[in-house]
Amino acid sequence: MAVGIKDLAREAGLSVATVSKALNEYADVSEETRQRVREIARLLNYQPNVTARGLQSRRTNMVGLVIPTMEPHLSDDPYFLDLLAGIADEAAEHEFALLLTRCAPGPKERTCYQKIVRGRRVDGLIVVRTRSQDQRVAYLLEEGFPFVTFGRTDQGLDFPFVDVDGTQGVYDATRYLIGLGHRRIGFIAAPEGLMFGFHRQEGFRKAMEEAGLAMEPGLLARGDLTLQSGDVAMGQLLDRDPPPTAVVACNDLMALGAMRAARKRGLWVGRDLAVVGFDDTHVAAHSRPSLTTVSQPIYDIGILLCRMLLQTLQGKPLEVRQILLRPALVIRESSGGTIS
Amino acid sequence: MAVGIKDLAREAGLSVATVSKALNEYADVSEETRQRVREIARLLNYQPNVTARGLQSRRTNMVGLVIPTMEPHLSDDPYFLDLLAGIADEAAEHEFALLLTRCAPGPKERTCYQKIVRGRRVDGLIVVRTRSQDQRVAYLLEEGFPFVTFGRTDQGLDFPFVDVDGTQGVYDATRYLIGLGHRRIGFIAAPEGLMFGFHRQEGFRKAMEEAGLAMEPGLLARGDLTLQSGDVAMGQLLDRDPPPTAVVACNDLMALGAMRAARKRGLWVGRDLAVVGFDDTHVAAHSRPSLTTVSQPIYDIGILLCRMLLQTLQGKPLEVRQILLRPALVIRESSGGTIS
DNA sequence: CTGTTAGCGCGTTCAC
DNA sequence: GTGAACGCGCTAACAG
Repeated sequence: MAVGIKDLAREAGLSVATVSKALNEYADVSEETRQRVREIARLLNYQPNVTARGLQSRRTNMVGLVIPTMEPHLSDDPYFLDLLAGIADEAAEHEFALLLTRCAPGPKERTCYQKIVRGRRVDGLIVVRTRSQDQRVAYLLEEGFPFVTFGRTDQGLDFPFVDVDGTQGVYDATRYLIGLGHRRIGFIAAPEGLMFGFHRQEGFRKAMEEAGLAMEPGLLARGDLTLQSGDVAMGQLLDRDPPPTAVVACNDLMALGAMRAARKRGLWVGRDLAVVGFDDTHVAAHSRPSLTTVSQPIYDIGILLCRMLLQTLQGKPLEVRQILLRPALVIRESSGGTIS
Repeated sequence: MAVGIKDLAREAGLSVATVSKALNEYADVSEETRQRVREIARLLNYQPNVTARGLQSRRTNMVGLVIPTMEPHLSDDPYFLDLLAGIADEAAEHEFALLLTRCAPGPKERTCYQKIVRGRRVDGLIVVRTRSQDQRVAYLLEEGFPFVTFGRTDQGLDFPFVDVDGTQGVYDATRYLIGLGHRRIGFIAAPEGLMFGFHRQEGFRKAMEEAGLAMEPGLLARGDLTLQSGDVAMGQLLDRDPPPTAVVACNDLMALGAMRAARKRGLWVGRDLAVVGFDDTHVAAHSRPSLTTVSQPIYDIGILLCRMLLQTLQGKPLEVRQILLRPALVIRESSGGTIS
């Protein structure tokens, strides 16, 4: 069933080499031969064996992505899907495919990357959700393996990345809340070690500090990015006396959880409590009340990441190796209006 | 930098063949040699080149999935992400990776599959969102290429699949609405040609028929699975005189759109209008009002699909080739209570 | 212009 | 118990 290049050769009465050249646009093949070979290839529905071609060319025409989440269900992070879509689309545009794996952060992670890198499973990697002292980045750099990341790190290393300025995003959001009259503002942080969580928290700190507002430890809670954890964290914040009148969550999901916690206590989000999230996932727009959040163009970031990686793989140096995008505050109902 | 098997051979003072055997658990290698080779491999961080190995073994250790959506942004279908997670997890469990591509249904689709199949890019494929007279299934069968599908087709062909009984699901949902006292029930259908849409609509027809309720053409609208289309479709239904008191949407997203349309007209969903969706995506649980919907275990389906495919690839025949799962009605707020 | 030869990196017969 | 030789399907160098 499988038709190889030697089938074409036999059919055309030519050598395998000539067929290969004819197919690959070599100059030293008569136009007539080329046409004939092409026709036969078309008829026999020939498709070159990518593995064999890969062995020869030392390229797989694949980019890899390892999803670094702990829990199996990913749907809690609708975030990833758009990123995948962007990457896959851009890859397809260049006749590349996307190799997807999942591996929780931890000791097994290194092995996972080693298999991919040393085994040459893909030509390049996209690393997402960078962490403090990210070993993945260090490893890839050490191996000299092509990669780009979504997110910066704190290792003082130089590598290509795309990131969203979370500090600026949360800063804008917090300033907005302050502008509405809020003084006691809570913050629901991400798990420690995640760079994006750190940056976002920095934005909060900065905005509060500038406004001369103390950042009470009691108004800082930490979640694990899930809705449930946002609920729990908000419960803790509301236990304070006095409780905050507004809260900024590190992502939309925790913001939704915070809204749920508030509701359970009889608070009306958007009036008694202002809530702001981050990501602008579609749940944000369609929740009730709709969620004020900081928006980042995930799909386009996927496109961008993939494009940067592919360009690197082609040997073309990147004109811009490091891109920091400014996110936009999207004001909806959950943040309410001016408070007295 | 890249260490190959011949590096190990040189280091160990052995031939490449012996090293290969030592590494692959062959019997005819002295235990001592085996240990020594292993140690060296560990030290040098040896990982076999998967491409070379693939050429030899004719296996890629990859399963493929082509996402068949029209629009680039996938996040509207949170559905896919859990499926991907399930597949990727199960694949990883067996040292397989997932090759992800995207290709809109249409003429280019065949080429896309041909490249994968004839080019032997993966060992097997998972086909999702089956369609009426699905050419993908026909093609794969014709090629004798291993695959499993998520969804049945209407071609009378025999192949392994997992599906959710959408007919039963919508039937249950509709019966529930009828039980609440609803008589004028609208239905927001999926685009034609999608098998799951057809099955779900059948469930609606059946329930209505059994209850002796006419299925007015005017109470049937069609969307394209997006929230916006649900909004529009609901608008059409509400223009009828008299309008429906309840509506079943083919998926959660359109159900949310329907809720939005109702709200725009001053209707209180859960009181003035009952809305039921399908999928039980996380947005369903967290919308307001929360959405009554039909739940299917997407992540587990991903696991199941992948497991079936891998077993087939191992040459083991499947004990159960065709699985039909019964979904569960999850009652929340949007369907309201008994109406007078 | 075309064909012959030689690998790509690994696994797998066979002799030894 | 070990190694030489061959082949997987294709491309690249060099002859002819």
